[in-house]
Amino acid sequence: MYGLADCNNFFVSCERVFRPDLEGKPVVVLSGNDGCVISRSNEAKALGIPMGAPLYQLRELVEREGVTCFSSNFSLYGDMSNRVMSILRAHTMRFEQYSIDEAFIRLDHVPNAEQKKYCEDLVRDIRKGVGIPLSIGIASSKTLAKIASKYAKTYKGYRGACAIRTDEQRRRALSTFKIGDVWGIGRHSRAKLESMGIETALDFALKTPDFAQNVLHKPGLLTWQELNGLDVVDVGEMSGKQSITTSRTFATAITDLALLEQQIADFCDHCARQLRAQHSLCSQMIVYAHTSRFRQDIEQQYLSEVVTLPVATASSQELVNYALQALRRSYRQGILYKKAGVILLKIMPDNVQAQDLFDTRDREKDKRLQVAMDKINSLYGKRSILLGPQLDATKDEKVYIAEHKSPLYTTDWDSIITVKC
DNA sequence: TCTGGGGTCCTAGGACCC
DNA sequence: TCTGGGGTCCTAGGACCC
Repeated sequence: MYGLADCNNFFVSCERVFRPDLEGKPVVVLSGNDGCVISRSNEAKALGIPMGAPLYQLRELVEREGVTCFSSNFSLYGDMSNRVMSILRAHTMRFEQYSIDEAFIRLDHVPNAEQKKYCEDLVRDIRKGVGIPLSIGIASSKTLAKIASKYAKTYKGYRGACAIRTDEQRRRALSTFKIGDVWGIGRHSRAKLESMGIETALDFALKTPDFAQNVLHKPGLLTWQELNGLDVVDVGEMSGKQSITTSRTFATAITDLALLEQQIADFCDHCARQLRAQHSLCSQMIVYAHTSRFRQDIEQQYLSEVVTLPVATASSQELVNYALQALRRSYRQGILYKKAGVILLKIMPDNVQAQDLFDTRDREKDKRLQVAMDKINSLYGKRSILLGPQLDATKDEKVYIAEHKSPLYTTDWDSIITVKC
């Protein structure tokens, strides 16, 4: 049996741990530049605030109802996530983290009859110890466990844990569960299935496997099997990433090449740091920048350069060099670049690097420099030492907006002292 | 005027091979 | 006018997830 542990309204819950005065009140967390709503408290949901809604369309409602808004604070959420995950990990033989706020835990070491109680206790302990509310769904497949966790969230009587164990329970749970809310059924599949008269998860589960395969192909068949209790979906062991991205939308569009270069250099270095942290190298990179897709009144450009590296690397210096060359090839004056990013691809472990006969770079020297820079940054703070192109090109320009950011309560020493006081 | 960021997997179709 | 058949590999784009 699986348990799917899912934190409730995770980002909002993280903020509330340090603002208990906001318990029971409408709270939302916003995306970059305070653009969209990406997490809502139950009270905010009850006001009809939809997921992903742009803030400027909600101004009046936010004002009238006194909704508290937070800019996103991913250092805080990441740290809170680690605390929750380490407790979950300690309570299972097999642990698979699925996202920042979700993990599957195997419950085979707990007798069937005690699993629900075991999860209730886990929910209570995490709430007490870390401050984050969560729900656990228990079932024989991951998709059913997901559904059970939704019921655990909805009905207080479950005390945070809901189990789908018997066939009777399974049918009952599926019969009132909308097909579009099933894990793996997105917008397109939902429309397709609904047009065929399939409204609930049970409607779909009662079809033949051939039907599932023909209409929704391989992923659809897997979902069908999971709804019928078979354990077939693998979420992977989160070993190392196959791609690493850093991208940002700018508060105001950028036209200046020097400023765009500085941003791309920063994105590139950010990606490369993650690459080194997972002990990998990459041999391909994509650099892109484009205009706002919401504006029909200006000339659109979608700049995208694929760079294939002669020798796989994780050096910030080398990657930034290639990225800036690529950017300069496609950059056009007068274009309003609203978003840009860097993607690292073709990622491999750093212990299997192939030698290139014609490589002229002194890679030992590169590596010593990189190690020294990483050490300085880990000792004195993340941005203590940077590459030239990362330095502020135009100091006055405000590239990002975050008007409602909470302090780094758990990861910044000054904040930690303040909180303790 | 203002509209997020970071991932994975699958499939169709093109290039290339014999 | 008529123009094979069967593979593999790679890539772009779609769909989905949080």
